[in-house]
Amino acid sequence: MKNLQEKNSYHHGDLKRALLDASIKILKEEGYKALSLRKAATLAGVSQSAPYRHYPDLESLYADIAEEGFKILAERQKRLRGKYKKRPLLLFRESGVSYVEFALENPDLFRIMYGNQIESHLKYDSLIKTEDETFQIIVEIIKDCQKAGLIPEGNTEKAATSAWTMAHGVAVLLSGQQMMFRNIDIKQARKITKDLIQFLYTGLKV
Amino acid sequence: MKNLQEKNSYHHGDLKRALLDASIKILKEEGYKALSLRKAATLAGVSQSAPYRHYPDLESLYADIAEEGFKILAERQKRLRGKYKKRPLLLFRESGVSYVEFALENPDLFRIMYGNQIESHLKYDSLIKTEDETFQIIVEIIKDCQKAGLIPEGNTEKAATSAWTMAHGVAVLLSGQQMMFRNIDIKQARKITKDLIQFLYTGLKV
DNA sequence: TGTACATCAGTGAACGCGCGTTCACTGATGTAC
DNA sequence: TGTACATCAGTGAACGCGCGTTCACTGATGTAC
Repeated sequence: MKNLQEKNSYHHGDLKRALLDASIKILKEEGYKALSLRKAATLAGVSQSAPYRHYPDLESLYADIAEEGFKILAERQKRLRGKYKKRPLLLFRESGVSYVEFALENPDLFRIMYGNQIESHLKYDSLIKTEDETFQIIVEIIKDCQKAGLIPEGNTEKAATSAWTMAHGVAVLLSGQQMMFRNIDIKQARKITKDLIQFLYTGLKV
Repeated sequence: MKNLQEKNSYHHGDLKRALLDASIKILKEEGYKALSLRKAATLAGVSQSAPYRHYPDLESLYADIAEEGFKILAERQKRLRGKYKKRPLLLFRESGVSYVEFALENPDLFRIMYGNQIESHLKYDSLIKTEDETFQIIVEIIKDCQKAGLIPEGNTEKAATSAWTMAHGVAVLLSGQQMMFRNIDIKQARKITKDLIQFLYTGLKV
């Protein structure tokens, strides 16, 4: 195996990983509009055409970046589930808050994950698999709540879908600073998210 | 006043309107990636530089398109409120369904409205005003429900925000065919939306 | 009513830009004998 | 252990593309007298 850290020769060693890291850095620092194959290649220290050894086109790089995003998101949710194992209702709420925080901390990565830079996610098996695994964690959290008697048994997927959808709506509108959510800072964002998740839990009706 | 219909001379008459219509047509037929100032100008039958008499730059055209989108959306919601005046709960649900249908019927227009082609909506007073007026219709619908004793009095804006956010989450995920909503047709979409709005109304809890 | 002229709303050529992608190439690596 | 050679993973020049935007211009319109 090559030394991935200090490799400085003609062959890179792990260019795929380096391109992914470079892309995420560009998204963080310059935004999604600035991301291009050429820029990612340059930042990874290779020529503009090197990425074509690893990706057939730009879109497949996007798909890999999106997948990386879902992996990071899943990791967060898993950690949270470990932390609040004993308090399912808090877990339920904090998982929504964490979703929104992820979107606010990585708005451009979030955009690659959900924007339509990628024509159809279905073309990328590995991405689909990671997305499903990420969703499954929310399903598990709902199950935790059901076992604790907080949410009625049955309809687990539906409940998980409603939670995900609400959190996603908040995330999208907040990170775009749109409509009801103009000029909201991160602290207010937490509060708003908690409130909306609470609304979904208790319901709007009298 | 000039004849706007058959004007065929050097001066167009209402180029702003024509550019808007052309843009919306491009969005419908070729998608948001295909929209450009040049293309809109060509489709409106003028030279590529003519739009600059009406818009300082591309973004301000986007802002106008987004505003047009919100106007269409607001019109839909208003009509619906007239139609279901006497049945507030149905109105509440159908207004969510209508929001989602709008997004599914005009996915690329929806993207201009909510995507971040526009750096900050706050730069466009008229857009902000139209957005607020659109949101206000949902507030009125919640008030209708409150008057009918279906939703507790108070927190009207919060309740409207939660409804908008949920509908928006559904709209975004469905129109992008993402996560739980892959390969969903329009009929299923209606059903799913109804269910999720219902979830928000009754709540998840036992 | 007719004329001079300012203003308004177009034209079209030109600019530079960064991009995705291709291609013939070359240097480094791994393997068979 | 040494050598020949296939393969792998880079290079860098080049292509064409559509785009936003600018600029000097010109034709049409509206207005003052």
